[in-house]
Amino acid sequence: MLLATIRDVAKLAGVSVATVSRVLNKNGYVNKETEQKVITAIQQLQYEPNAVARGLAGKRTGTIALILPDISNPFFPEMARGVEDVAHQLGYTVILCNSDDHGVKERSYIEVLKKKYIDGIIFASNTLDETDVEEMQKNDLPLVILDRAPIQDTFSVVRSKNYEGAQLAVKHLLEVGCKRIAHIYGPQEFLTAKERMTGYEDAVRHLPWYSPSLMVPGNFRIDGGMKAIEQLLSRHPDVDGIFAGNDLMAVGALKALYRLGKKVPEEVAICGFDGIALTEITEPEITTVAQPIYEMGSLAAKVLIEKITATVKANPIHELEVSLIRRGSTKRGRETDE
Amino acid sequence: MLLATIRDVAKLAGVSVATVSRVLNKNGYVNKETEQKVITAIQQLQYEPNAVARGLAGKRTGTIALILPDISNPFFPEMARGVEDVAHQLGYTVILCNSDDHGVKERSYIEVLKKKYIDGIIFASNTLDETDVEEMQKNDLPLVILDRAPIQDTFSVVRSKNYEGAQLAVKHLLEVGCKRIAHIYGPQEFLTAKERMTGYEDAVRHLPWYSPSLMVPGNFRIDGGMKAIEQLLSRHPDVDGIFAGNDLMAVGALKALYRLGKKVPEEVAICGFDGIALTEITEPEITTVAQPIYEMGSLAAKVLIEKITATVKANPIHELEVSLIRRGSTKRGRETDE
DNA sequence: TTGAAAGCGCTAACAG
DNA sequence: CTGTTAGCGCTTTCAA
Repeated sequence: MLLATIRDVAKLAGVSVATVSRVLNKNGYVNKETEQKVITAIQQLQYEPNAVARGLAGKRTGTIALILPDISNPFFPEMARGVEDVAHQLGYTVILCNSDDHGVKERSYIEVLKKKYIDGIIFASNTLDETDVEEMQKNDLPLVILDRAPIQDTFSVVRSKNYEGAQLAVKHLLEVGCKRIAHIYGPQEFLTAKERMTGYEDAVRHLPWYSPSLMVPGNFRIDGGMKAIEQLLSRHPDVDGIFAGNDLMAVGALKALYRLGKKVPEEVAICGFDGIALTEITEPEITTVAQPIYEMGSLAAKVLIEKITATVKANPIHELEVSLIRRGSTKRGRETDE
Repeated sequence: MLLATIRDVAKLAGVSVATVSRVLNKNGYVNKETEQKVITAIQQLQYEPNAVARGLAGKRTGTIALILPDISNPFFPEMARGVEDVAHQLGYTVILCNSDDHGVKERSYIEVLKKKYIDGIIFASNTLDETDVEEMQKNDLPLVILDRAPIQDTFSVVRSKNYEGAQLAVKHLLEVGCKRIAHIYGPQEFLTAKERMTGYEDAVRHLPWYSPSLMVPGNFRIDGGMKAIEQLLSRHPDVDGIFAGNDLMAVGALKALYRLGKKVPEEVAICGFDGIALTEITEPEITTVAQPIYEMGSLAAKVLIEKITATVKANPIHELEVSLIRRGSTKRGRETDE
């Protein structure tokens, strides 16, 4: 048996399809009694409107896309979950795209997505440039971008306070008694990496021990954190505090330090950034500046769907707070506040 | 400017829409020259076929769904990546659904997905029952299921060798000198948990030290592994080997053991199951029976898309090999093979 | 308040 | 080998 169509419902209810459509979409005037007849017919036939036909006719598919670098990077699953949760709650479905931060791949996704009449896109990817954004704008595809500077007011942005967070990290390391704090920074094409680095610099620049060579590059991954430690310790064997640009590198730092026989936190304290779950499984657990990752995702979805349904398009910037989570990797018994 | 339609192309090329459709879909006969004219017109107009219209007319949307319990469970991102990679490669788009292993939620997703004319579904969720499967079958929605017993030949299954893997784990623990091996088992409603437990039982049942009380329940999560260790050690303080039903519980076990001051691997060796990345970030790193998680995902996608495009529907069962990855958590210097 | 009818853009007989 | 045409199932004017 084929699925019932709007026409079947109309026939059974003795009305026109237009009327059925009206009760379905709750728009236009419908007599209460007529409405009731339609509703009854819908139930009898177990009618379910066909979303594809709706999409064709109405240009709305109830589908959004989430483009991120790589879902298997531990930072993104939680964010994706945030996106999907509110999307589902609001009746939307989400398409997942892994861009690998590769512009070409990203654009190929966008092509496909446009053809599918997707209602909007959330970008948690880094390769999107001005041209792409304009392209989207032209097709007036609602857009929410994560971790971007609000250069234009043509799209919405969700981000968190990287600069402030970095300062928080340094301040904490100083408080637990660190006398020489290094920073492992992430790839500078990422705004987040840059902001965290600036936060670090501004926090330590005036201190007597500061030297630019205390900043070593990392790649935002575990192996990058490990390599950075080797490099760093050969330059500055006396480093006693590490502020890693993200948690993955903090994990790598911890691993490398362990292998070099350096005690954490006694000899070297470590503080990461992001607040991913991984920081709780190491021993010691890693102190980190936590972003509200899930909220970033759920907020992005909320903002996007608002843009989709709203008549007037605003492009707000949402800057979320970060918070320091103190754990074993900086616990030196110097503080008593816990 | 509005996007070009197939009609625009037809007009410009001086042919009918049917012909354009034929070259677009590469089916039916088209004269080489005619084809060339059409292709030229397509390029001139930068024509892109509208996927939604195609879906409505042809019942094929080029979209599949992946229903899993929770993308933020570290087991699933890699699998999702596997699915998405081959889907994208084959021109499909994937919708992500988090079921939380909740039947109601799962079914509500399925409803929505059907309305969207999705081409097929991959289930990595545990709550799907017979009724649901039949329901799918009725709508002849292609289906691939992960980690299921092949009860019926009405759907394809991708799974891995849990029983054998468990035996591998026990054997390894024995080889490194364990004299009393316990098992933390997962929720018995999961086939994987059951199979691994049976594998353990069959491997140790005949050994002199064996007792059923060496099996303690866990929940497949970190905290479950921790609690299990407490329970276990109060019952059997002399346990010197742990086979955890999955890696997350192995991580929990490691953590609990550390807190209790038990040395891993010297006093207690640990072996997990799954092969997720987490096992490499702890110290010591955790020995585990690795499933080819990415391949499970990519294979599932491949199989699903074959079912979608194939005319004859086979329902193969794919059982993938597992492999032991030896790491620090079982390194007792008793073996020399590395 | 309601209905008729014209699409949305494409596919797939069917006829030639 | 190619064109005509009838849908796919719904939304949305425009009239009534």
